[in-house]
Amino acid sequence: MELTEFEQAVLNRLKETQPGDVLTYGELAAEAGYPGAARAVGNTLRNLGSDYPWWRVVNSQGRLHPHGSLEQAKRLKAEGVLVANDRVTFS
DNA sequence: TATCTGACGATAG
DNA sequence: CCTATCGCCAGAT
Repeated sequence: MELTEFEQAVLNRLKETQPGDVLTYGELAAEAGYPGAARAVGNTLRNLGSDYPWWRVVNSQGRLHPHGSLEQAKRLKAEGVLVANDRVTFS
């Protein structure tokens, strides 16, 4: 399975995330070189599966995604990120 | 080439 | 705080 340029760009940026980091889909898209492609980023993360730190990506409001929010909250907390009621608490 | 899809975002009600 | 819409983008059919 070959990754498209877009997917590689997203992946490349995602790999640089550190434990405790939290970025939004929009930011990831922009930092990957595809501003405005937040939605496409979400699709990409889903397609990539769970082989990458997808849990460090949340929506613009710090809300966890409507699928594995429990799993995501669990992983975030494990990295020291404050999470309350499916929401990341920014300091 | 035409449409549909969705781990998004911003706005309006 | 919630749902409804519209605009956006890349991928899949």
